[in-house]
Amino acid sequence: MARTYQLNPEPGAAGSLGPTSTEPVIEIDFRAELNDQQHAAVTAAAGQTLVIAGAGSGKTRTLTYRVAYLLANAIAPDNILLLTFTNKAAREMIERVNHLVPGQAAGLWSGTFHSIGNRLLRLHADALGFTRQFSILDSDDAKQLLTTVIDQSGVTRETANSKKDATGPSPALKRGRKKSEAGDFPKAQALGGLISLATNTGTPIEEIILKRFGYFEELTEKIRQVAVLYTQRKKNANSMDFDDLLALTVKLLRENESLRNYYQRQFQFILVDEYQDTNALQSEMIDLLAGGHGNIMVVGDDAQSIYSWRGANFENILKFADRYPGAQIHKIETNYRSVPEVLALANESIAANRRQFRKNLVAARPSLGMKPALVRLDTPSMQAAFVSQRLKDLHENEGIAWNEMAILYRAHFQSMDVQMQLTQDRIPFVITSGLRFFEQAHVKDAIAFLKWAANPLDEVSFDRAVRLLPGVGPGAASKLWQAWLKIPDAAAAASTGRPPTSYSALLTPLKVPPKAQPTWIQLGHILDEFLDPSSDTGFHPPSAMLTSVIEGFYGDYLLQSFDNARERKQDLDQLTVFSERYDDLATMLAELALLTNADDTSPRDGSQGRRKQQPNDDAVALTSIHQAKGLEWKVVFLIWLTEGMFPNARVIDEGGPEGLEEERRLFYVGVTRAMDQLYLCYPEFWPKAYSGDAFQIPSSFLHDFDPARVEEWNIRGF
DNA sequence: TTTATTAAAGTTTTT
DNA sequence: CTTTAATAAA
Repeated sequence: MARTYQLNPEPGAAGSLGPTSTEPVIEIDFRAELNDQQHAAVTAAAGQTLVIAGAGSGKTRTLTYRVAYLLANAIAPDNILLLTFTNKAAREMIERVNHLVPGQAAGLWSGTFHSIGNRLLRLHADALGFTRQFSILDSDDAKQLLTTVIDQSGVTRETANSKKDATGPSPALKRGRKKSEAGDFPKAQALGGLISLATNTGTPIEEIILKRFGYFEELTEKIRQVAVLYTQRKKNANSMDFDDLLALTVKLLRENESLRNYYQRQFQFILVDEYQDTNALQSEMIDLLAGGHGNIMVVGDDAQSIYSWRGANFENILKFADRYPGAQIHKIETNYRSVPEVLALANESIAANRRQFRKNLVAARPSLGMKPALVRLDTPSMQAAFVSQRLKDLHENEGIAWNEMAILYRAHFQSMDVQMQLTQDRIPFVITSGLRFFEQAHVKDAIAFLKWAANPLDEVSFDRAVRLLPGVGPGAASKLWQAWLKIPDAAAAASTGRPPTSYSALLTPLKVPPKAQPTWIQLGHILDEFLDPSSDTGFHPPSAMLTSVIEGFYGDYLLQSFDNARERKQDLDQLTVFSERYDDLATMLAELALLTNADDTSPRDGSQGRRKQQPNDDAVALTSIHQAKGLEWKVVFLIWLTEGMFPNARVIDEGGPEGLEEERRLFYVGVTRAMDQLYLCYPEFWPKAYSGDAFQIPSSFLHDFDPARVEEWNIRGF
């Protein structure tokens, strides 16, 4: 029995809900397919709506049905904007919407905040003094550029002198190598983090230093200088880092009234997933886009806010109703995922946190008669042996498929023992954390040439590419860059977006170290192979460009430089295959930069670097808890539940009680991934501890719940 | 002065 | 294992 609902139009935006010319035919029985709470949220009137959706309560279902509901009410797909945190979530939503309303969702805007930012910026970059071919710097690129900026700014030299007599040498300096001459100026990575936090939270740098990096206080002025130089340098290089994709989108919308109006009219309905993890910048982006009509529905769970270190502001969700007076609040509290035993443990754990919306998550599923297991183990290798053997057991005796089981941990390195054990026991697994495919050195090397071709001002890629030549280091690379910038045809290429007619003609005259001369000539010819005057862009397709680089130069370089050249070559072949999907270079490069490991189609065996068989392998998942958010498995192992590891010692040091609460939320996320079986594992002794106590104390999170909630397993040694 | 080589130390979470 | 710092060599 189908039923159609009419949305109540917002008073201020009455005219904006007009039906499209072709009335869609959508026959969904919303009432029957959703529970009461879900149904209320899905069919909520236009305006501002906060949906608090507990773990496993059908959050994705609610959002996708909401989209379908809007479509059913004659809202055109391109008037809907759906913002998510990961590409994976975005893809899953679209898939499910398409399943629900086949063919009706074409033109819907959906993606991560970063990818939507990218999309808008590609259209309007010129308004900000960039060209549309701007490059995206990943964290490694950004770090590289920041390092150069720090070096060239001279801040480190002055620091060394002024610092010397200020404080006596600390005892820590006695051990290890000689005292560093650079003084205490932060390294690129630390500085990058600091600047990023300032950007994402919309806080001035000096305030961030005071609050979080007190030990840099004396350097505040210099840090600010460097930050300014960094921004300048990015602009000169026509490059944006990840934060810029948000910050510059916000800037664009804030400063450009007509554009703002245009997009406010376009995005009549805005839906936001994982709202608890938005930061100041992202919430401003939402506000700017929604300003005109205010039709926003945000969905989230305050208990699962785990990204404060990236500037996420948990207050956004707690104070949503204050920000938007008159907002409706819906709660969805039925958990369809976990057995009652798991849910009870989760509920008791999270109750130890003070700041939260009180929720009453109720299990919909019946008990299977098994309590979560609390497993004490002697050592990490025993932990690995236990996990591995138990996986095998469950697979062989209980018929549980490999891909219905997962091992979750706080930090990558905690998975090393398990990886080795699984490899030994021939249990198939995929890792979705650690170094990303596209962040590996050889992949980035090969792509650097294409990035530079697409954006001739891309200093970072130029630098990377040129340093691959023998005898070219930082010094020579920097000189070459200056020389390159002075070539009129190069500048022309940068401003028109069309490549020069010949690279070799421009490059050959430049002075390079004698050792590099032959390769330099060769490089010019390889770049010439990129060119296709008859095509729209002036380039051959990306895959052909990649082949030129690999066949003409980089393949040989691999053989000379790496002992595992063959495996790396395979990666590049894979990359070439991947690139065949694209005929537009800029599109491909942008997507590469924004793809993460979770989206990677080529899982690898982390310990050996060997390639696994197929993308959708039947394999056990190894992932950080952060990346596990939104996913579920029948069987979940949480490993390394020891004090200092989880909760992480550094987080407590820096974040205090709030840091501890966030760690607890992370634990909660981990626990609530489990559908049927949950194993809480901790090793008692760590033989290889770098320093401090090798004896491990069980995580305090294991004391948050009633001991009767778990069953203790005694593990017998070999 | 710049690059190549070698030794040592340090590991959170991600778009 | 990967990054970084110190040292040797060009």
